[in-house]
Amino acid sequence: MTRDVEAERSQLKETLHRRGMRMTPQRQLVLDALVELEHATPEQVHQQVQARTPTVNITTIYRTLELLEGLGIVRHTHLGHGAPTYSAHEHEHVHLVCHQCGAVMELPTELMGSIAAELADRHGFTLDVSHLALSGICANCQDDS
Amino acid sequence: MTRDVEAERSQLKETLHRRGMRMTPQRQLVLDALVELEHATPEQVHQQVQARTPTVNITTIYRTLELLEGLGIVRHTHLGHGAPTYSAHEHEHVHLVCHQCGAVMELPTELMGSIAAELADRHGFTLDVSHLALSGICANCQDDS
DNA sequence: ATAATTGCAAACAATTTGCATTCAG
DNA sequence: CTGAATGCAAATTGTTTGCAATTAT
Repeated sequence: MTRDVEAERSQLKETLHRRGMRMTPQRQLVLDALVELEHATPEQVHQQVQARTPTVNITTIYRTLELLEGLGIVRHTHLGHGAPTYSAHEHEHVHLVCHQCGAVMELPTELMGSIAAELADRHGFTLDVSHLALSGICANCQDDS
Repeated sequence: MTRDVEAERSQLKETLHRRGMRMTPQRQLVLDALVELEHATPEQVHQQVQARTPTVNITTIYRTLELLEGLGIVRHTHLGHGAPTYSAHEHEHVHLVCHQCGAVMELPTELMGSIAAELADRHGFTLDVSHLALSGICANCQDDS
């Protein structure tokens, strides 16, 4: 996994360089935080980053996430309520959120394959399976009621 | 459709009464606004309501929407960005949002039938098809690129 | 130098809360 | 009169912006 981080980092550095941008400690910290946390809101990324370098401002987190997203290195998903969660681009999945308990589940994107195809065929709509979650009631909460 | 409004209104009045709550002008206005607008953010409901009665405060809109939702009369959907949209409970549909242009499309809920079944079978998860939208790129924006 | 990046404070938007006032049963 | 409902102002949360100070090339 240290390998992944390295790879991400050098890829990012090159991409930035090509655009006359710089690879800064803050950007590395944000990227590292995302890889470690897998998913996180900007707030959570901020905390994780601050654990290492307490001076980093949350504004920088927002700006960096936006930048990384523009470069296609991270993506964000709206889980329904509150803040969106960011994650490193590679593990794309469908999110299920329980609106009772708030649990978030991840499923392979193939789940949506047939629907994606149908939407493309019939409506010319290209589905982005990971940008918005599906919601409902999870197995646990089902029992409780 | 005037009939619908009447029906909604008296059903609501009774439901409220059963719980020791009152049917107020503000609640009627919010409900009417929702029926007229079909979907609307709290802000939009507020404007619609204020067109008739300018004194109604947006706090009341929020409280009323929450109340009506608790009573199962309205529901809200997260379209991804910004504010959720509320709608009268009856017309349930799947929403598709284009993240390029922001267009919102509605499709019948049957679209998700097979997935809902699969999630229920395999994961015990009861999908609420209308609470979160699907997102992607619409046919129009496809061409533009 | 000079252009990119950051931090900080302030602005903003959406929503919630506390509380005093109003209103219907 | 008593509890429910509203309005208003202030607090919260999530996010963005302007600008001056900092830093890498």
